Amino acid sequence: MAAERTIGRLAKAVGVNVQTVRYYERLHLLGPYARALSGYRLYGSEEEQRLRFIKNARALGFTLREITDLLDLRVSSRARCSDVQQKAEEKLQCVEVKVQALEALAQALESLIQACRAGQPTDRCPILKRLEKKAEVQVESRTRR
Amino acid sequence: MAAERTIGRLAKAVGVNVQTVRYYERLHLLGPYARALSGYRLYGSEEEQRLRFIKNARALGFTLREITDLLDLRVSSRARCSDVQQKAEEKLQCVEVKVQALEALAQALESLIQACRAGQPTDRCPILKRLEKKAEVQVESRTRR
DNA sequence: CTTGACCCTGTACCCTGGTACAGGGTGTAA
DNA sequence: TTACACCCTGTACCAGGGTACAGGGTCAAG
Repeated sequence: MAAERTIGRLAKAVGVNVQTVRYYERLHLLGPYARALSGYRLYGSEEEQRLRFIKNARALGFTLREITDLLDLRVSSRARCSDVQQKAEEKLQCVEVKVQALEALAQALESLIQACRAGQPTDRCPILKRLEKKAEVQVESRTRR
Repeated sequence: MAAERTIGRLAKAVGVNVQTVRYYERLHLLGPYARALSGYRLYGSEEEQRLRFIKNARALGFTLREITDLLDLRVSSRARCSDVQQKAEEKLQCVEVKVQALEALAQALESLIQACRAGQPTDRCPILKRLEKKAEVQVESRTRR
């Protein structure tokens, strides 16, 4: 199992920089499966999955801190189930708000494309017209400092 | 129309920092409606909308550069319709990929919550189990440097 | 007419998320 | 046995997106 590969191969497979993988390791986000005698980091398919997830989640506007939280979500003997459930529900809500916002944006873009096809010039920015909702895209309570 | 207000009120209404609003102005993302004789910036409801959009789009992982592009998308006398259409379609595709990724994440969270309710401990991180897809969340062709 | 809250410009600083060396070891194919 | 691609640690640097003064004007209430 867990086809071993070095950091370079992993990075290439997922499409990130080698340095970035090491950076994630410093942040305890993604460690190697094991080390070779030479000291080379070794990664398996699970690590690849994880790295891919991190990459995608980043593109969705999650911070590395949030990604850590997401990846740590699991019901273990140590974690109280109700805690996990609550966290998961919070995250879920946040994700749903994001989906809605993106869907509104998608609709706006679609209607713009429609207008294009019909050859109707749109004067004011049509993106805004459809996105007037005040609903805020929540990104984790800003608990900095 | 366009209830005038100063930068402080605008910032508070939308929930961003005053400095941030001025920062956006430097980047030509959001200018004041007008200036008072005193030099105070004045904003109307359109600016508020725009600021709100910027804030939400940021939380969705769009860069300020991308947000500028989105806000500039409109069919004007100057912009060739086909160009706008193409850009809009590109953005739309990008948005749809994001939506899909978020929905996969939402599902993962839901099944985690289910497992919680059922009192079944999930050993390995269940988020990953559902997010094995290799599909990449595209964020604008990385044309840096 | 003063005091407190707010605004102005300008410049400096900060955090997050990377990237890039420098200096040195590893591994493998010719 | 060497040459080349790759790996290691450590440290420094960078861009994006803000945030925080400093030094000074504005305005409205008391």
